[in-house]
Amino acid sequence: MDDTEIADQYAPHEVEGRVDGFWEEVDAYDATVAAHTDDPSFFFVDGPPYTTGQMHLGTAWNKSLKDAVIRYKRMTGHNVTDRPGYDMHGLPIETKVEERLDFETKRDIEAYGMESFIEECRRFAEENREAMDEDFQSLGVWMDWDDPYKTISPEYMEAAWWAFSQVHDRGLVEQGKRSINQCPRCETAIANNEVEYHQVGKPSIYVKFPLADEEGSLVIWTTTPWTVVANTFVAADADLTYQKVRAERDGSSEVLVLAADCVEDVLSRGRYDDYELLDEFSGAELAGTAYDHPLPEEVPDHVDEPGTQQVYTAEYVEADRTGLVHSAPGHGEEDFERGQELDLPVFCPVGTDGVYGDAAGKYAGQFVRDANNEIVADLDDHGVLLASEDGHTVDEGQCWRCDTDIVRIVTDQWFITVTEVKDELLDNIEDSEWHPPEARDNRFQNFVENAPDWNVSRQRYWGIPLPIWVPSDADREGEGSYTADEMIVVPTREELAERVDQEIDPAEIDLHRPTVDDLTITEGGVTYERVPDVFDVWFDSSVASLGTIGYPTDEAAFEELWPADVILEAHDQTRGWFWSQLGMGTAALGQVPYDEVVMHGFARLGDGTEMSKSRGTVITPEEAIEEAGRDPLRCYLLRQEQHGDDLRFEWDGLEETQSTLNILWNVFRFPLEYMALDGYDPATASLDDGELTTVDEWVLSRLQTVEREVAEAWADYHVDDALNAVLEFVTEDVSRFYVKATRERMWEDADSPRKRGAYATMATVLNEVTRLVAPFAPYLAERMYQHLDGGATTVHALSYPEADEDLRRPELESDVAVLRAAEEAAANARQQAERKLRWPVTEVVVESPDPDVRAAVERHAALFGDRVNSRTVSVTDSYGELVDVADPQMAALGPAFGGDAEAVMEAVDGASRQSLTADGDTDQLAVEVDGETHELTNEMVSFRTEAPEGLSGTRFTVGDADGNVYVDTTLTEDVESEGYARDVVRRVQEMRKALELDVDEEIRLGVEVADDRVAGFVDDHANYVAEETRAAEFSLGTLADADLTEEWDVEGVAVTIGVARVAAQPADD
RNA sequence: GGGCCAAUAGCUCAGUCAGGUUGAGCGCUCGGCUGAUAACCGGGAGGCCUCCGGUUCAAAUCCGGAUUGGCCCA
Repeated sequence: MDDTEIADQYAPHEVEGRVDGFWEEVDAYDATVAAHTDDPSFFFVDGPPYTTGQMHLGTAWNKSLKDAVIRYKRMTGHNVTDRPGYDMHGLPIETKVEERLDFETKRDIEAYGMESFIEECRRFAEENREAMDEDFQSLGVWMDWDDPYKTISPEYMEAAWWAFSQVHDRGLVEQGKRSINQCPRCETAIANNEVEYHQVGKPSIYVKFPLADEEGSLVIWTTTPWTVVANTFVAADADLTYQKVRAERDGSSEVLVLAADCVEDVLSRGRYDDYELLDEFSGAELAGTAYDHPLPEEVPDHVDEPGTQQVYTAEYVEADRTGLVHSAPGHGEEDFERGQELDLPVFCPVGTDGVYGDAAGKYAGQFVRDANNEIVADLDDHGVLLASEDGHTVDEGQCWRCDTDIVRIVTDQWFITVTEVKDELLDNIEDSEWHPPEARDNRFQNFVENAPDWNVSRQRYWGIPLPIWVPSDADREGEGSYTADEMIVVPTREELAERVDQEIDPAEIDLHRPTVDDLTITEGGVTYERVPDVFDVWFDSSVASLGTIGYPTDEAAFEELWPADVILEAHDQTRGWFWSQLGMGTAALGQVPYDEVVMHGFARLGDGTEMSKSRGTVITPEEAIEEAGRDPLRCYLLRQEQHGDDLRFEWDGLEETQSTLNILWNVFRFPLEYMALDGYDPATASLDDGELTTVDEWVLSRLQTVEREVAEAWADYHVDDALNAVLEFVTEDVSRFYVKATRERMWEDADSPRKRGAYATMATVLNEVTRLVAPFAPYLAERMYQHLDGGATTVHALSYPEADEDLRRPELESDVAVLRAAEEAAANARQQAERKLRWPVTEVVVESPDPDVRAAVERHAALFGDRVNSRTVSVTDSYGELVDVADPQMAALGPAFGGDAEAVMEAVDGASRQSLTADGDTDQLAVEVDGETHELTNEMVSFRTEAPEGLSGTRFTVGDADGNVYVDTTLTEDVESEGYARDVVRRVQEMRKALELDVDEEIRLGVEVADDRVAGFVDDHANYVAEETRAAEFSLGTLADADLTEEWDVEGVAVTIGVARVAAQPADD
């Protein structure tokens, strides 16, 4: 036990600073890990945060939750894998470094030198990681900070290579064209979830595509004129009705084809005067109609193969705008997919930088969006522009890092064809348990069902290079995309060293670009070169369960641990890491790599909106820690729902949690002074030493019940329920009931079995609460433990408390629940009678029809009498002339009376039995509503007993039972006398406190009372007053040499009290 | 534009699955307690249960639609 002073108030910063130093001094983390090395393993995998360099409130929540789970698993006997991870590759870091170096395009990187650029990226990522290491540790997160897994380490990158080669072995790696989001600045494909949307104004044009074989035009609408260059077909909805109309304008006319529902709108936009219906047909009938490209001269190389430039049906068409959709498989995703189904050519005249190539004819060399105006003008010149409007805004995608608007183009990419194993993916979903389960069955399932093939390639630098080698151009015989047979996919560094033409050391090689770029493989007379792409950063983290345990290097760990027991992340990871791991696990190993998923929410502002850097509304964990402390922040975050719901951050809520912990602190320090005075060591407390009273047994029983609840909550990862159960026990049961009931015993002068029983109980409760709360508030728990006990190096190496069934007294718990309800009612009744608790009352009567309630009060009448400060307690099933009061039963009334049920209910509610049996027929109940009499059955009304008017009682309920409490506040001399005496004692105590006297320090006391009758009362209780106030001398009258004299008003009587210290005796020894 | 989630007291949330007179904590206010004391306990005020429809004798609850906020996806 340390003998440091326990502050009057819980001061988180003081506690946390001290404990931090202590942990370092004794190597508490290592000791905790060491204590569990022989336990069964528990494989936790940390979802690696991206190394942005900053922890935000959401990450703080996430890591607090993980830390609590890890600590709990250790305390319940597990050897926990606790390697933290960091996601350190990717475009975000590249663009940050580009900004630092003031780069504009990829060419700047090439000029600077890829190797130097990658070195810069590495340095930047490491700096950020170190900053985040510190942030997480500042929350008290105990993970293996000396050995985090990093996605940029050779071992980790090798895990990615190995997994990818497994995927290839299963035939799920494919090169192919896909419509992708291209950032024209970064010159790479970016993932869908990396696209951010913002509102932009776009052109809105209606274009007439001239029919090839007859008079007239198809009318299409688009917001991307630049894609018209690559137009290949027009899509119609098979079931939609289309019309051919002759439209009149300024005396001339023309024939237009479009959806029937759109005719009026489009013609008014084109300022036509009138029109005539020529024909009507379905989209299916329209299919096959041929038309001419609207810009034949400008784009001489436009698509013109057989089968193109005609109408096809497609799912993506809506009866909106014109009902006909201009489709370019070289750009849009849906267009591309439909084009593939129809076996149409893919024409994309746009380069990776968003600039038209030669195939775009007249527009070659222009950035696509810059060409919009010219294209619109050219369409107008050809007379095919029906309307062009401004002010149309849409959500346009932009690159998440550099904010450049994306373009949709079709390029060669590398894919994992997860669509081929979709059934397996859906099967594997079933093998994991989610908290909450709905997230898996709705959102996740839904996403997986619709997931497209996974594009894993990026045309960038800072990433894991694709381990794919393909025949060099000179050696290649086929054309088009590479087939699986042509690819060599290298799984490990060892195999790389064996197969490449160059000499490399597998132990030394860094797998990053450009090192691997120059390596070639020559086999069977064919030279293979590496595909220059790197993996999408989402691919990196998909192998985290392998990277965490160093697979494939460490096979033993894999055999023992894999798959992960649990992962815990926010709901955005449903389509992120939860998915990528499922996809990778399934494609590479045929299995989902995690058993359980805890999906928590996002941290938001109090109004539920996002914290926004640009609006300056971000609340940082640092601020919160500064304001309230680490443990309070952790507990605040962990007290909220942990399964899916978002958290609304409120400063008041954080403060509230701090004051809840302050109650724990007060409970903790309450017995310390008394124990110290008596030389009682809580570390060696035993419940067998001393006498346990009812409240001791009760609080010990409650403790066991709470431990059961806590264990159940943890079993389902209801971490919030576990924490709240502990804190509620501390505030409700220990602080509000037990301490209040035990105070007098602690204050007793002499040692006694009863006092030792209280000490032992309190020490037991504190010891176990300390361990119960340790996973949540690790600092506070350590501070308490080291002060109370300190036998072990750290509280975190101890076992989590388990319920001891021998100490459970369910009957006692329900008895006390009754007492507390009755006590509350008594307090209420006193208040109504304006009689404060300090003054005794002559009698308290508890009346209840429920025998269990009466028995409970009878069993504990003395305790109850103490708490309500009553001379006597009596229990009865009927007090005075009780009346039966009706309680309407809607379940019976509703069906019987239908629309009148509400009115009947109101008439019945609170009515006496007598008034419901007006006819004098005691069996037949009836009630009158609006002059109409309704007969009632016994099922429709239940009766409870209440005091008749005039007799004041207060009703209480406990569970299904109820009762009334009556307080007799008749004043007797005896009552008054004790009341005044207690009032005096109370004042003296306050003065002792003001004089800062030690608890056991004696005083001399003089009390002068202005009223003779009251003076007599005080004198009658002279012994009581002297004993309670530790007065060695007590006299009625003034004390001339008092250290403190004060005049008080006690119930309207002036009382002057003088308190003098008793001079310190010279020490005997 | 689509899928999913949320909306109940000034604030944070239960209650919604299994329809039957809306609850807790905090805050406010009035009172009580008092050697845990910047702690603790009790009473009270405070609700068109987001809105509009539907089902039903009866809807915070079930169904449909809308609004607002959020996540994910286009």
